[in-house]
Amino acid sequence: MAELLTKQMQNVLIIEDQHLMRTILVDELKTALTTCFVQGAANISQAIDMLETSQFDLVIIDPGLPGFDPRSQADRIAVVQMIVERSPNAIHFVITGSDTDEEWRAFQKLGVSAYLAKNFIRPGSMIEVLDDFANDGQSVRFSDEAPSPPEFVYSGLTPREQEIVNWMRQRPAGKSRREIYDELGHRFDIDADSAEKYYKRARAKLLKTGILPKGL
Amino acid sequence: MAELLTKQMQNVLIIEDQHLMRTILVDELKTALTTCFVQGAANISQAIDMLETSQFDLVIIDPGLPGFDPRSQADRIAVVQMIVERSPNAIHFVITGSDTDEEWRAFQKLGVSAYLAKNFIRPGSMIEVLDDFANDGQSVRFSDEAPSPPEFVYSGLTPREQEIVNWMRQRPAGKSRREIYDELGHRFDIDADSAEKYYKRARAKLLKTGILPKGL
DNA sequence: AAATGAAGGGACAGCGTTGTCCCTGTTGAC
DNA sequence: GTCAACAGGGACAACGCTGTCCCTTCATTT
Repeated sequence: MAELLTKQMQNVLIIEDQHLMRTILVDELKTALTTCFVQGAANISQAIDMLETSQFDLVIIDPGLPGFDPRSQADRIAVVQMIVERSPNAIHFVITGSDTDEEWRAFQKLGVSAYLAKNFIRPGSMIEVLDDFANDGQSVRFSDEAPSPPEFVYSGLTPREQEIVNWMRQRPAGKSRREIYDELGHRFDIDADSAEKYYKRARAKLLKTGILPKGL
Repeated sequence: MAELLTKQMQNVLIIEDQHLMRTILVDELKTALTTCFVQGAANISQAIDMLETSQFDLVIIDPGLPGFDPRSQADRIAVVQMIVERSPNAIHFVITGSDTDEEWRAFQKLGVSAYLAKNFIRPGSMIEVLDDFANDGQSVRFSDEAPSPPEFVYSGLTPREQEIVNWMRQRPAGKSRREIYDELGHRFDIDADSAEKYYKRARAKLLKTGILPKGL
């Protein structure tokens, strides 16, 4: 299912006024869809411009745009409606900082297929959302307060090392490192030996600079 | 000035409940500070935990945390106050989705050194903020509606190619490509020839897949 | 005494990106 | 016609990241 989708959704538009959020959403979409072409707009006039010059398969909207009152329900709905009307052939997702049940129902009436709390989306979860949509025709993620493990980034580590360290830090008390290596090997489709190697190298780097989180 | 700062600010904590925003803030800080150790917390109890176990040089706070009402001024101030009190030796920045003048004054009284609208921060601008702080002891960036060029990302391009294409797309009408190549060469400290090469390769890739923005 | 888990390394091939240099054409302007 | 700008390439070295394999040392366990 999802594979089919990723083939269809080649042209994506993301409408979001916060630059960093837009940047990372563009990035998330880029990784969620194998080959694609993602564009971003920071305000509604830019968005409308782009909708007029290009065809999009998927449009992601944050209704809290400059020039509109983010607290006014009417304004938020107006923004979404304007976009939806100008891209009748696209699928529409809404991403919002403060989600409510009523708002989702209102957007649903406008033809919106997914309603996602910013609070919920985490790195990599756009894949699940697209999967949901492929299976059910919609995807809803309300705000989520489930604790996620604290981040931890040291500028000297390579991406792989970071990843492995982050997994190792969440090791439950009873588990041996070996078991984690095996898990990681399976998860990333590499040798458990390699996972071990990366962990050791990362650990060595952290030790040398004096920064070593308590979980070793 | 700023070089001195980057040496001092090795331990950074970012308190922000939106996972994507936190992730990219961690990343931005990592690139703004040459060698550093950035950690992220998604809620206040996690943050307080981390403040108790580690010493931080810089703490960045989004006052809109789960468990508090983001509309209540009292709640927002309480969050910041709680954090500031628990990290008396750190420098504090506040990042917010909806900024007001009064709020900045209130935070200032608590000892906060910078007040930044999410709307303003863009990729790479944490460097300027740190610079501001190094020079003036503070940095304030209210919400900004200045149009920024629309993003454009194609999954097949390498980072360098992306970068060069994005610069080229903003080429003013009168400027020749050659001039841009020279500028880019100077900016990235590479040969103008190399910049030309990257642009051409990127362009070829985009042509092959049929996606070519109008600016060529 | 032997086995196991863990820390800390070295050697090496493969791969993609980076960056430099150099080569052909085509087009439009002077 | 000549020259510059531009499109579209190829060859190549350097570098870092990835991933595999193999090594030693040391403490704990059995």
